[in-house]
Amino acid sequence: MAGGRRASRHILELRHMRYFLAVAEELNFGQAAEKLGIAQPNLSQQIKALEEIVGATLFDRTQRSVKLTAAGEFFREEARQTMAHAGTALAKARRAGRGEIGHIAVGYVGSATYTGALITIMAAFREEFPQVEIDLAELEMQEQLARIAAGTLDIGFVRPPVELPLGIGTSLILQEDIVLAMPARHPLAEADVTLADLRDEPFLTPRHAANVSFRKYTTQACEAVGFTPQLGRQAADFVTIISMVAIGFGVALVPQSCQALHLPGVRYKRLQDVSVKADLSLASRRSEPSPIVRAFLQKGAQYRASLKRQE
Amino acid sequence: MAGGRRASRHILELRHMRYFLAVAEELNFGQAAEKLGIAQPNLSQQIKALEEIVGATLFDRTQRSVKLTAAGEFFREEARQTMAHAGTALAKARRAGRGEIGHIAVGYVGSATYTGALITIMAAFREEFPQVEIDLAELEMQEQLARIAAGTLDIGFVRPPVELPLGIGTSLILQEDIVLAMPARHPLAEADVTLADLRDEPFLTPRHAANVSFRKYTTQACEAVGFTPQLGRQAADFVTIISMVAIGFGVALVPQSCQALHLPGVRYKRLQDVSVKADLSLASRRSEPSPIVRAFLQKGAQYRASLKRQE
DNA sequence: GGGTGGCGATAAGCGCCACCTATCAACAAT
DNA sequence: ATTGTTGATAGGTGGCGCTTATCGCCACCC
Repeated sequence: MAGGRRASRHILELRHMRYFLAVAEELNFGQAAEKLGIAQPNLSQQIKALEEIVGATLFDRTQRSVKLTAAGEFFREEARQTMAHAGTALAKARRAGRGEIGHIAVGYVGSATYTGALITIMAAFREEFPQVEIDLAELEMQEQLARIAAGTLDIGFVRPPVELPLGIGTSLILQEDIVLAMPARHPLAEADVTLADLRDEPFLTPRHAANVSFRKYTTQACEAVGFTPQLGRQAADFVTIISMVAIGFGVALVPQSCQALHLPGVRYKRLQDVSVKADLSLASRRSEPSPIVRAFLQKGAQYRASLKRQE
Repeated sequence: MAGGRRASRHILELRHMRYFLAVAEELNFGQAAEKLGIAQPNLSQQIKALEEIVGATLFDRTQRSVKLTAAGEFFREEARQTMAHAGTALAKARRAGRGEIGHIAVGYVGSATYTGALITIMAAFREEFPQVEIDLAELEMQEQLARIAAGTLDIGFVRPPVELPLGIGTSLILQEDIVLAMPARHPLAEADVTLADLRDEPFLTPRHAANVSFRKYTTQACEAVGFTPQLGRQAADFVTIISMVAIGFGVALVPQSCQALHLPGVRYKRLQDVSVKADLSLASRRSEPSPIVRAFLQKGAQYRASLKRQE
């Protein structure tokens, strides 16, 4: 009954606010129109439409001067904030679209640390995209693959070969030589040894299925020189494996970067008759449209390219 | 050179955000379109236009499901806030337009307090418009009129008649009887007196020009019974005037509501031969489009109407 | 496998409204 | 009176936001 507000068929748009703010600033329709790049009559009409939408006059036009009403003052403040928000909406979405902000979860196998690849790639990524929040976690390879498939992880530093879940792919970033870790007090510790000399030693490997990563490398390398290795204990990571070597549980083929682990009682040896190389790769969802993940993968590719140039 | 963002000729509007939020909520173009009351193809086009404006895809349409991209997530949050702000912009301006929020500055002459009109009107206004901030100040009448003209005061409780500055008008809210204040130890203090009996007494009045307010009432009443009053001291307010009566400086014609001032040594008397009434009015700018001031004036009119009903 | 139903994208056309130019009306300044 | 500057009004046009009709794609289902 009492209400009866004229139901303007128009709907509030940002255009109205842009125009309103221009007039509120200039306090002059003509100049405001010029600043907006439109004709003055249109501006008059749009402001009128806005006033119908609001249901209150926003400007006092006293024929020689334009000034804000009380309602206009309130609207001005809110309109300003609205426009600001609209602007940041655009800016944030654009930056996110270019991968400059957002979030990425990265996992890595422990041995990735020693290669330098992890540190180098992460540093390069952080430098270009400082606004991107990075979740970093050391995880076993299978755990990484499961999480990538589940969507809780974006990137994994893994050591192929390994059977990949559907929709997940890898890209190589590093190949490194494989060296032998053997106990220092082993009879052959001071001699020139070949892999063939070690046919009776137990070989320690990561805890994996037969055809995966260093379990595969180990059998592959041994069979290449004519014997099937006797598998010893298995462990989750190379630190443990090399520790077990030091204790005397056997020998192990490890990535050469693991030589950075200077454990007492361990001797590393480059073997002439081992030509297998160890891979380090980035795993990620194949159907990954996120520009931020793409950017990370690109950093990995750049790292690989920089290595090739050095050769 | 490197930039090359496709300069979409479209401009961001609230419409895009409304549509986007609907799709982001439903995750289904068809249902979102229905909720918006538009056809689905248009929605597809508008979202596409929005994505061109933003310069990034906001939804992953995988043929069977729609979900937000990272950029979409960011945009969603900002768009929500933008819409919220736009809503409050409308709401605030509307309420201001109806006078429900804002600010009003009210002045009053001291004697307005005793009538009850000031308190009653202020209370009624506050109850209906609790959000309106009220500046209240006791001011002499001339000061009020000057400030109203200058725009620093919106409403004044004044006692006409008085010469009004250009563009300022008054509306009556109260008429009250005039009574005599005389010293208690005056020879006639205990007798039945008429105004005519007091022709030799000095009459104390407020400090005004000749034709203003109680200076006018006083001369008018006296001349009505056949003499020209001898004017005594003048003071700024009735408290002072009545105090001076108590001291014995003379007598005074005062509004009957001033009887609330029970000063020792003063006797109030209703005089049969005084028919002049004292006005109390609201002064305000005539060309006052502010709905909040109009609402206040209306409260004044209602108060006057309620008095008339009681008669 | 072909059918069916639900999805979003595309095609083509229509009508409104945001824009334009031209002009008016009101006031100030000279 | 004249002129300049202001915002409002009149009338016309083109773009775009809307529509309906249709397609292409996938999942599901006898």
